[in-house]
Amino acid sequence: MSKAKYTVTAALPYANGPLHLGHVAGVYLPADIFVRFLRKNGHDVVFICGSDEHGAAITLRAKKEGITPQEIVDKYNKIIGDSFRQFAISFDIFHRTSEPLHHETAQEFFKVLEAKGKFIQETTEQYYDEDFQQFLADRYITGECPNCQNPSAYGDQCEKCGSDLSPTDLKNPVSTLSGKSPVLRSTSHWFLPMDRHEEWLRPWIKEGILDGKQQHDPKTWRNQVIGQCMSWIDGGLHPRAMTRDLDWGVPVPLPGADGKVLYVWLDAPIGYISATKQWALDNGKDWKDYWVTNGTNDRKLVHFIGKDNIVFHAIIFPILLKDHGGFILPDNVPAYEFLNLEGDKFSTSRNWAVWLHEYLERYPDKIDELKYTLTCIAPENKDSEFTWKEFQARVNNELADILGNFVNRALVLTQKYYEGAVPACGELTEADQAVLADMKAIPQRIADLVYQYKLRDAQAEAMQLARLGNKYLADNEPWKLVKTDSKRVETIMHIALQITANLGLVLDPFLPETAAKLRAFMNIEPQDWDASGNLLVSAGHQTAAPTILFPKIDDEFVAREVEFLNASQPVASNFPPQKEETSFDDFTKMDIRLGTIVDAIRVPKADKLLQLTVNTGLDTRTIVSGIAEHYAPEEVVGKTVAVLMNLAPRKIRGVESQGMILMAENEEGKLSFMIPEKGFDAGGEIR
RNA sequence: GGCGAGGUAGCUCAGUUGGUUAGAGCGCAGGAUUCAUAACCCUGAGGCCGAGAGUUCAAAUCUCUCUCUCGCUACCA
Repeated sequence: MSKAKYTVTAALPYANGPLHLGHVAGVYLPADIFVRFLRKNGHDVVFICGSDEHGAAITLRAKKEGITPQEIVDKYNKIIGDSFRQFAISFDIFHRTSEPLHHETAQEFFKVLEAKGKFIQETTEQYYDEDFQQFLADRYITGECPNCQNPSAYGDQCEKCGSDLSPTDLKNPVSTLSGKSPVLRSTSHWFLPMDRHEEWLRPWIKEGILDGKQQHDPKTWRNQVIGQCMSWIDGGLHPRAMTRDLDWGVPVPLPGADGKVLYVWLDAPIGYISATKQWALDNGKDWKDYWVTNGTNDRKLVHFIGKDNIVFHAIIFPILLKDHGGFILPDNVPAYEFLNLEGDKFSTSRNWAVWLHEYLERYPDKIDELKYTLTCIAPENKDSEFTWKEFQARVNNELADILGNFVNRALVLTQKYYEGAVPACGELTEADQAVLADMKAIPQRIADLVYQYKLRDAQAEAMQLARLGNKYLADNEPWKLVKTDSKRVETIMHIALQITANLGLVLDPFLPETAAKLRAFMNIEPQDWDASGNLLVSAGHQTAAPTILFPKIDDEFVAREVEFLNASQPVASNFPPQKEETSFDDFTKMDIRLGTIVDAIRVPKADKLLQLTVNTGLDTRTIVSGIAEHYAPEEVVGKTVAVLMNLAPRKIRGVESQGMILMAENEEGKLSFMIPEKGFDAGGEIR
């Protein structure tokens, strides 16, 4: 019976920044361990990844830095790809969504769905800004309200009379981008009616049943995944736009769809397919063998992702695959929680991160140490935390003391007693047989755990073999017996060496570099998983003198890394670029004054909003402000702050806000009032 | 605010369908040992299982309320 074919994907990293340890621990490393195991265990596997290189964030960043989007994605594709290679994440291909093959694949996919009537197409007349060459979202258009003649009504709503509007209702519409009148152009968008799919999604996610057949075992799916999906489905799915008006991405492959690209949902996940195609082309394979259903369950698709990506991979992509037809659906979507760092969240803007490429640069010889630690603390079921102190403890107490030490003592004794040759095995005691039985059982236990995606436990089980070895030596004390019973010592050392050799196989998925070193010491070849647990070397086989596998990590190392982390300044400036020049006249239209907050309450059912009563010197008015996460109601009362007085009133969460509190924002997104230095009173004009 | 997932020994985490003294690794204490990277091995101490209420002969496990953390989502002119 041939084993199942696996298509394993790891979430596509977004090509606008490097990878940090959180990404590694929560997606790439577990995926790699899983794949390395599957390969050893005789599965046909293709391991897919690539960089996601489209989307508005990249174009915005390019604009800010004054370079092209292509330059950005080229830069980060290289940094990320190089890190993966050096860290020995064994992708079969690391592709990119800007490749022509991907564009073709995504377009083809779109066309099939379109032809099958799987989309709802909505064509509307929308305003278009000719200077900025883009369609305008409703709120980027202002004009005169047809009902109350308010000259500054928004495209979606007139704040003055409260009537709901559409942009075409406005008289004399103006684009807030260019300040000029926009023109009407017809535009179409394609929506995926997800609501049509609730019926089959429910049993598929909850029970693993697809088209009346058992497709996967929902018990192996994580709670979080099933919980979040069911919550979405039970809450009712809604049609979602699958296209966007943007000039950076995969163009919508239909006539009259200029300036439109496929939305990320129809772009990034299809990157898994296009990457497989490229790999197949490069290696003389057929990509369809890994994606197309053959009516059985022996082709499995597995998506390793972070928890922020669950709905995307467990609902939307499956809908797309099913709508297209002919594809297999995910067998599992192992979603990882998040990793924290030294008591705080990873944060790119604060540069609170251990960047993978920097780690590799500093410690190119400590790759397996990092892998081991990250697997130990992998956030499989809840958020977890990386600290350098824990890294030190894991390396010193476990890798060095238990694993490294066992290997070293077994091989050093062999050198001493037998000049490196494996001694013969004599008669086995009951204890010997028990140890060999344990050794035999471990690979099976590891395999069971891996198939359940419990990789942390699986690695611990592999370490169990080293513990077994240490205990065996301690129990049998060959260094004592050697003086009285050298025959018995031969058997003991024979068994110790079998354990050592087995470590060289069993550790392979987790610590590939270490396993290779171990096999070099033992002078054996890599073998399939089936071989592990058995006797791997015979009497007379020559072993080598060992070197230290894991040097200890001293306290200075930890202190240095913690200091480095604390000293790192925010990377590039995250402040937005300067806005376009404006006229003095326009500036003087703004009426900004000091106002004193006399009362503050939380707006019900809103996390971020405070309803403030403000004495402006002219009057006392109500202003709703999105500062609740930065100021408690009681601490703002009495403060005199900057207020934009003549902003058109607007209803927010049912409360009319008459003006706006001006806030300063720092790089972390924290907000601060603007308070007069000399303690001026309410009413003071700000110019 | 709505929804989802978590809150279990100092730390990192397991606890299957409710059932005897709640587990593992590390750390800590004591012991034993010296082949080995002052390593290994043995023993032990440590938990009101986030808080409160309920269902039950029996609750870490089921129900409700509250609270803290993370994610998705809404609100942020």
